[in-house]
Amino acid sequence: MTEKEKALIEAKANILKALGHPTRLWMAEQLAGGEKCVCELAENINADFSTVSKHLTVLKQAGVVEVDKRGKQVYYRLKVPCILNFMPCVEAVLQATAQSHIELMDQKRPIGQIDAV
Amino acid sequence: MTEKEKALIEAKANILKALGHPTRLWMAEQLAGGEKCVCELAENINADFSTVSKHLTVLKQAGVVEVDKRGKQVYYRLKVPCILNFMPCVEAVLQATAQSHIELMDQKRPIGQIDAV
DNA sequence: TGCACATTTGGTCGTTTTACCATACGTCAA
DNA sequence: TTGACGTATGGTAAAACGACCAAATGTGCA
Repeated sequence: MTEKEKALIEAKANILKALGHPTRLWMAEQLAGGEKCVCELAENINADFSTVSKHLTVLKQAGVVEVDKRGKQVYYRLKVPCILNFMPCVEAVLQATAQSHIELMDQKRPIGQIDAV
Repeated sequence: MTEKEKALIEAKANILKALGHPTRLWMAEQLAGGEKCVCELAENINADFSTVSKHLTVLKQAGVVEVDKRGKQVYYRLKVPCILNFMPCVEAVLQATAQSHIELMDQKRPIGQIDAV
């Protein structure tokens, strides 16, 4: 792996990492409906303003959102909206995992007691 | 936000977080080419076997990969291959960020010294 | 049975992350 | 200009993460 490839992987991982926190993912999803000011985001989750601000900074540094200061308020919006197109597949992973769990449960189901499957 | 919605967000964030590490993202990309045993993954990166194993465990727990033990070896494969369809958009984020940087540089460019853009 | 190999697990330690508090900053209105 | 408001930043403590080492587990072969 070249240095360049390595840097690319790190950059991409960083974006995924930025979205890999419940609060930040929630924020990104909120922004899918259009830009929001910090206050709008903050009042919808149970967190300190400074915490919200820091999460938004993480998203901004990752390049996921961009900022627009207008008057006293700061508006954030998705920079590259396709970022949320990913969610259906993420949900598919959850489904698949749930499915595995179900299958696991099936194996344990006392009815039938089938050994060979 | 209901408890259920909260749990869903957390589950999704957990998947993104799992992919949000350079080594794990690299592994996922490797597995896009088909299943690989731990040894194959380990020999391609400069890391301890135990480190590789632990990263794979994280991916497995997130539901991103699944395991198949055959003989002495353990094979991992993507459970939901669409997980990597996301990458073009992630790269678009990088591009957009790079673009911003370029624009930023443009503003600083001494040639012309244009104030109003 | 016992060894060798492939992988996992447990432990430790330094680093990073995160939430909260207090405080600073910038903008608008009076 | 001053105060109030919206947001960002700095500091701190607790928790989570990540890398490495050592040791355990499981599997196939001699």
